Amino acid sequence: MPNNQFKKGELYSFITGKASTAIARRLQKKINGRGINLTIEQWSVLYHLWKKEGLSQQELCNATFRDKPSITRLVDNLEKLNLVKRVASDNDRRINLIYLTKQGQRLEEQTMTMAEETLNEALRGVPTEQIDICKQVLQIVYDNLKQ
Amino acid sequence: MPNNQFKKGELYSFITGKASTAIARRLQKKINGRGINLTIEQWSVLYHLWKKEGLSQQELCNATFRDKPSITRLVDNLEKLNLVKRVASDNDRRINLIYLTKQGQRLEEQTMTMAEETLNEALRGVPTEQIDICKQVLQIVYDNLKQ
DNA sequence: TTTGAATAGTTGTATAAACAACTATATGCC
DNA sequence: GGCATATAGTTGTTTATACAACTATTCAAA
Repeated sequence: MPNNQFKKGELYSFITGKASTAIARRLQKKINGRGINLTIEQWSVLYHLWKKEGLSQQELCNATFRDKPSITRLVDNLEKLNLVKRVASDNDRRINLIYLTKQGQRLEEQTMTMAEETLNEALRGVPTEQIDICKQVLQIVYDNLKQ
Repeated sequence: MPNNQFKKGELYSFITGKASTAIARRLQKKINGRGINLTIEQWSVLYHLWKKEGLSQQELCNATFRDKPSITRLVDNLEKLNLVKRVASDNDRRINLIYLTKQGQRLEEQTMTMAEETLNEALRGVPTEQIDICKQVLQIVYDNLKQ
């Protein structure tokens, strides 16, 4: 049992994340289709800011599972698009707190609807209890490997 | 039931594929740790060639769920590393068939072991029947969205 | 047989990720 | 206070992805 949980033929999809790639592409197409100029990666940063504004870049790194240079550049591009702005922290001048602009706030409703739509399309025909198990497994995988 | 299968708080991970990102990073670190100069993306192309050599670039696109420019450049880089070579098809001169070099063949055993190791680490503590359900769900998601 | 459409692959450009090396600020210990 | 160390963020470089536009070859229908 120990190390043949995976038959080789099934190994590829798990490692390369074909399912999540397909989900991300579908959402990206919906976003583009509405004429919104935003990448999925930028969306994933906004997603956390919609939940809680004023996160530091380091907090965005943790939330989005990216390294610091990636967040620096995503915030750069979000600033160019006028969707967020960096505000230097009063307490600690090393820290940038990231706030949404009006325009950034406005994207929430529209794109969250598209995201939910996308997931419903993705999970068409999958019983709820299997979705729950799948989510649990993916969470364990993440917890087993993150750090 | 229709469109509240997902609570918003759980939506993010599914779309961004944090689990598969974590798996890919872990495998990449194993590969680097052995001093092998190979990206996961390059590995994912070799993976299909190990199963069946002489695939065309288009077949590699379908197998790896990438577009043609991506495969062109991955094959470029694999050729630079002397792991594969393009061979023009006799039947159809538009087609490049991709063959492994000796060096490319040699990577199979080493890296497939690392890939299986990685998945076993990822799935530590997950019962086999839940893994099966998870794989099924991800396959359905892919089938629902691919094309 | 020619010509228009389809297919295979390449190139240009923008965005993103990973890693290393860097600057600036804060913290803690002497 | 002063200096070593840690933390927050930036910059440079390489590789990869997506999309559009392109070339070359094949196929099919007039």
